[in-house]
Amino acid sequence: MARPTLSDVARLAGVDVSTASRVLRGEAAQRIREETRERIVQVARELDYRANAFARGLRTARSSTLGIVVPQLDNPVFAAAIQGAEAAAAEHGFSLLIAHRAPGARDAGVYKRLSEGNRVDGLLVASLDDDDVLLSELEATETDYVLLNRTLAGARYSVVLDSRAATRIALDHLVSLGHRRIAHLAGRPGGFNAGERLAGYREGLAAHGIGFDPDLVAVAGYTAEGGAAAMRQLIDRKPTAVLAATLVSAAGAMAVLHEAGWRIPQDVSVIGLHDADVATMLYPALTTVRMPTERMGRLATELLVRLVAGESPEGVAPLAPEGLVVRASTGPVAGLGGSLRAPSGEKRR
Amino acid sequence: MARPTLSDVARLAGVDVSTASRVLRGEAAQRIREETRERIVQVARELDYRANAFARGLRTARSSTLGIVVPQLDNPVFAAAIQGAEAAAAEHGFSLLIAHRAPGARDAGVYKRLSEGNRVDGLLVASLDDDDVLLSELEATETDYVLLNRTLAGARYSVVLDSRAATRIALDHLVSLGHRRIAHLAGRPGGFNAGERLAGYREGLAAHGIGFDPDLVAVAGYTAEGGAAAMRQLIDRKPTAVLAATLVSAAGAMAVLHEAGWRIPQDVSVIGLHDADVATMLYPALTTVRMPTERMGRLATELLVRLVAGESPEGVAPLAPEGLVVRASTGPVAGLGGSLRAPSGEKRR
DNA sequence: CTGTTAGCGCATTCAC
DNA sequence: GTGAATGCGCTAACAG
Repeated sequence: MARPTLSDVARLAGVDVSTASRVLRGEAAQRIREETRERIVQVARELDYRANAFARGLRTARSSTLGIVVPQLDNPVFAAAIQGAEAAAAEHGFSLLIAHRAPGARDAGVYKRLSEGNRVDGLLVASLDDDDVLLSELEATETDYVLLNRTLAGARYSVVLDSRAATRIALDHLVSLGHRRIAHLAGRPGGFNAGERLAGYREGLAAHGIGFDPDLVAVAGYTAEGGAAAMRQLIDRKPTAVLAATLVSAAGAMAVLHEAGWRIPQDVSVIGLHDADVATMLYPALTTVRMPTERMGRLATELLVRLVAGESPEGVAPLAPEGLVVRASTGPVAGLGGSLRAPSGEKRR
Repeated sequence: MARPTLSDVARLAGVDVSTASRVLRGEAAQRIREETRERIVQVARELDYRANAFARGLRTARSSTLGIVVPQLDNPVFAAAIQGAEAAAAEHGFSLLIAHRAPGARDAGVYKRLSEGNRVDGLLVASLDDDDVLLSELEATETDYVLLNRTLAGARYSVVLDSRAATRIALDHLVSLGHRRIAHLAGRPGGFNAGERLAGYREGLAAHGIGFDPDLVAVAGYTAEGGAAAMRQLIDRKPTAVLAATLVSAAGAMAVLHEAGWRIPQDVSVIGLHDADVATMLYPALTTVRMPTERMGRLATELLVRLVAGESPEGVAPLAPEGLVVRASTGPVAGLGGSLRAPSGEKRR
């Protein structure tokens, strides 16, 4: 049998479609006799009735669907964010339409295409594109949106991780182990997170009375090759510790250090920002600062849900790091002997 | 101004909506005067008109949307498949609705929820669930679907990788390096891919005249911890090489080998199935067999697109591996000296 | 070649 | 408390 419609339900329950609609939608002002309501609900259940999404959407101009567009699917940070977004969306009765948008793609319009024809009520957007092009594309959609993992001048809502605080935590850990020559493998120059991390690095240095040495900083971006290249550039400066912006760049750096015959953590400590399974797959297992990436996706989604409901929610502050995960890649600075206790095992997860 | 509708276009072009509809839809039999057509197209462009997806869906009972449901988002294999699916979907004018379904979740109905109310025209399903529960849920949707990365008795269409061939390639590589005591870190027992891989392992062994030793096989599943546990179990059997079902299990195994003081590849070679960035992040960089995971997503999507178009396409054969990627984790068996050439560097990518 | 007509299934006034 | 009527925007016969 074909999918039952509202009028099927109404007919079998002996009521008008409008009554059935009211009941099934759980309308606030329920001026419906209890007996009638029960009959309708009962019939609907028997028929396994579900409202036709198109008809409802056509009528209400709302889709109960959110769009999420990401620059890469294979990035663990975005993967986690998507996972959180999907879960939150489902909890609020929304579906998630996913789209991919290559960084720098001049295809003028994933955002628009998604928002056209009321396909989505709102957009979750992660992007590595420049502020101006992103903003103009977004504004052209005339749709509510929330930025994921970045800020954007001119955009009201974005949910980000507190990269600066995370960097501070990493740096404090290294300093507590006696390190003072700490190299920084930075992210994409000009990028929001990269800037925050560099700021955290400098702040932390200053707080510990360590001078900032620009020769200990190199741009690694977000690839293993980038991390390796940056490390090659810095290795002659003889750092005793390396603070990498991401797991991937940390991995690239570690490969270079291995090749150069440096032992980790005996000769050099390495710490990465963000935590993921790969941290345990590296050798030695990487000490990291865990970040609430999945929660970022959840919060952004919840914000967006309220936004499309017509509310004007408060923005959310940068999400605090969840803490340090000490593994095997960090240890006391060489030459300090037993004066500082070496970390042992994984402290938290 | 509110979003323009078809009748706006028609009015401004001085034609009837039905004519505008025909033109804008690019109807096959275009019995429209060229001049009229141009006028309509022109007006539509000026207004930046887009058909309302709901109205169209309500009328045609088709959504131009596909659903994809995966058991995990953070698995690189699924991430790549999703990426391929999204690209193929976009090329064919479809959108992708993504949903997550925890393995073993008894929530009776992601599939159904997606297919209800014509939200999706078809489903791409990746699942680790048992055949019977999966099949019954899928059949209940009365929607076309294509399985991703697994087979299912009773299901007509599925797109899978040729795990058996991949395992053969890996095994052949190890044997060519002189290895004969080759351990196998297997996947989820009973799983389709795990079975294929084990079969490939046994076939390969037989082909090379090597006896099958059950004590050289352990279940590692798909986690680093699983790989480590399996490796601990096998290390006493003194294998000269380890063939891991996935990158993650390979990583877990490598950690155990490192801890035990085994050098890779001097004392033991390690090879993993599937290829991804993490392979280069491991130490030493992992030799792998590259698989067309993204293409799997593409092909599944293309199959589904044809299916929902009412065609009865041929099924697609298991996707052949893309080849061996020799990195640093495999080398000649110990004791053979220079009699076998060690692989150097990365051979292909 | 183009216009007229008739819904698709639902939510929502407005009556009663 | 419930029913009747209307239209969201579009496509698809059917006329002409």
